[in-house]
Amino acid sequence: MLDERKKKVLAAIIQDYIAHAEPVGSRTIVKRYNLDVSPATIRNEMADLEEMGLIEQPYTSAGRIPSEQGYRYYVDCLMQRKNLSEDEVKFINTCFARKMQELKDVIQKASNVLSELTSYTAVVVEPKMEKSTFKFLKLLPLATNQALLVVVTNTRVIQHRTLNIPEDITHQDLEKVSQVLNSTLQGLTLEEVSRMSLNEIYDEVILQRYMWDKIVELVKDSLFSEEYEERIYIDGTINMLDQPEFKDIDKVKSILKALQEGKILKQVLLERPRPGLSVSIGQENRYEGINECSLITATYEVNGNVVGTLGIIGPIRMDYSRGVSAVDYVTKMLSGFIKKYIEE
Amino acid sequence: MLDERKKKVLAAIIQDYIAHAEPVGSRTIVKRYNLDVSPATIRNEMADLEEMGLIEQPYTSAGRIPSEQGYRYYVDCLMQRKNLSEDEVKFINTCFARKMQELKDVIQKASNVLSELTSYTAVVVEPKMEKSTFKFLKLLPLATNQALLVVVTNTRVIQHRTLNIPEDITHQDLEKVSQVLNSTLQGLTLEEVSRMSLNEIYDEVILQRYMWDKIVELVKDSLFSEEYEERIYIDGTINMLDQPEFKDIDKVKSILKALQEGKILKQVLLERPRPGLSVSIGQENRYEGINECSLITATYEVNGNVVGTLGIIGPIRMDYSRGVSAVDYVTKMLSGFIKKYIEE
DNA sequence: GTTAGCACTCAACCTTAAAGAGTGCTAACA
DNA sequence: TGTTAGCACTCTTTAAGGTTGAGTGCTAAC
Repeated sequence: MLDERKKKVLAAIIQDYIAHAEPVGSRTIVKRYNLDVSPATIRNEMADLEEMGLIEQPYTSAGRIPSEQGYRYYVDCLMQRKNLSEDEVKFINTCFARKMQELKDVIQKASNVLSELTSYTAVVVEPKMEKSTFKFLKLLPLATNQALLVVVTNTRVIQHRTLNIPEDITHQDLEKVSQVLNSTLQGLTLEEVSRMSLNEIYDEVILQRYMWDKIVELVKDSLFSEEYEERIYIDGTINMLDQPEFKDIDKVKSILKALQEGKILKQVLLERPRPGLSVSIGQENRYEGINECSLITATYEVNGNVVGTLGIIGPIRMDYSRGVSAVDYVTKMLSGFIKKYIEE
Repeated sequence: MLDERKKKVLAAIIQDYIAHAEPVGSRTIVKRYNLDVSPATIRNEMADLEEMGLIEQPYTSAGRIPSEQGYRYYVDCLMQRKNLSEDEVKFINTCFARKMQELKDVIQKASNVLSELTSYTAVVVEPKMEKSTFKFLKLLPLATNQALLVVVTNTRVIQHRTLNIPEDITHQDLEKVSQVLNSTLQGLTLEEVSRMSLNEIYDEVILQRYMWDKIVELVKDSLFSEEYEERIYIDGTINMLDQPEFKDIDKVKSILKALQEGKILKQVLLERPRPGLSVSIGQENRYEGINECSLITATYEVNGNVVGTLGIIGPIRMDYSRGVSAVDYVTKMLSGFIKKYIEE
């Protein structure tokens, strides 16, 4: 629907604005992007693009800046991925080369790498817990009426201190409960565990009914409490302050607030439906604070199942091309790496 | 060394500047702090105070602002504590009234309350680990060559995944090692444990020598790795952005950077020697970023032993009087509360 | 369809002027 | 000797006016 030259002009405006954060004039386009026409011609094209809503003028006689629609068109139709440079690839590889003990270290590293690489803010949501499979749990006695519940899934260790255990439960009782639960739950996903009525696997040999119910309830509560929720890792928050569009302290504040509020951010990331890479621009993000930003996110997978989301947050004028490449690469890296840390 | 009136004038200047963040003139002082002399007299006093280095003029014909020395004098000699209002006390109490499972929840709450109350940034360093006493550990088999080490001290749970366990160690072996270590280390402080040579408690009945050495080494490494370090809790970081002196994005950036860098902050807090409450002003803090701020910190105690530090960070023009009261109150609150969570 | 030319617009920048806050100093006063 | 009124002076802040320059839109010619 746009002819070749209009596309070229639009791409030039967007690229230039991304690079310099200043309105782009007709002369600049001709010079910098060597189109073989005069500025006047470009001006005509720009008038058309503006009518279509793809670019806009901050004031009557300034150059043009891309509108959110313009960015959208650019991302969908014009942009070509910029491959990562050799150095960048090398950088990523060395970062991941260090030996990491646990899944969470890998995830943390991913967000770290992503923010370093792009100079934007990086976010990684850890793998969905409900898809995790139960490996085992252990109830360790702490005091007469306290026990420490340790749960190990294939993705991570959840640990929770439980109070109010009836005083007359012995160490042996706890041990037995652990054993029964382990043999029953072994290999189930947490989703399945949550749907299960643990009370039913009561075995009168072990304990009195009321004790069993009590403990099982506590275990279940702990399993699906906050500790159970997917954690979110954020890196490079202060990179936001480098963006000229956020030199205004009030804007920065509302953004930082949104970033700090892990819950909102998590919701934003988890709401995105499509598997694979996705870009959302400005107002497309409905939450306060984040609607002045753009997000590039991708889902990472294990064995074909989407398990988590990661991405970068930057100004609407962000370098989508580079960003997409970076997110894409790190996602693949993470997907590949993560297998080692998730035992079946 | 300062006569009464000079003290009054200095106090007036500081209080007014704290409240309004603008240079204070002689007329303002007379009017707002009803001294029964004329502005001219005040001007003479101010000239003296300036000569002494307690106040300064941003430019020739502006009012005066306190110098860092001035604040110091104020904090040491002039300031009187402003008692917390009933509402504030009630607020703190309700915050702490909620049932909290673990020590770390109490600590987190303390930093939360402190930042809410003062509108500054709050920091709490968790109790010193080396003073913690060892309760028990458990080695749980994860895979043929992996075990999960869970350590419980009187202050918290440390959990660490250990790799590279020799493959020929059985579950029973792990259980036995746990038992031996538990009975040996029971009740020792971590400091004592760290000085101890665990290899010596080798018991040939249990395991082959090389296996024992290997495991014991891993346990010790885990015990004194990063997981072992005192964690630091920060709250209200973005409150910094509300301060007019930090409306400049570059200043904010260096401060946020310092705050983000937990290690630096921890060092700053742990360096403060004196037990009890202490205030450090501007340049007295040597670290980049923090030297444009003031700190009010206090140590909290358990049974007369200093175990941790907490405090608030704000602009040099911070409300020391209110801040000191708030820190003091919350410290006492925390000291009192914490006993419940530290079992002997 | 393209381009040169030109009048026009508007932010950005500088200069200048006026206003206002506050000082330091002097001389008078108690 | 300490206090005060008065006044000239300084320096920021704010507003107003003028200039510059980038960039546009339109028209007419190619």
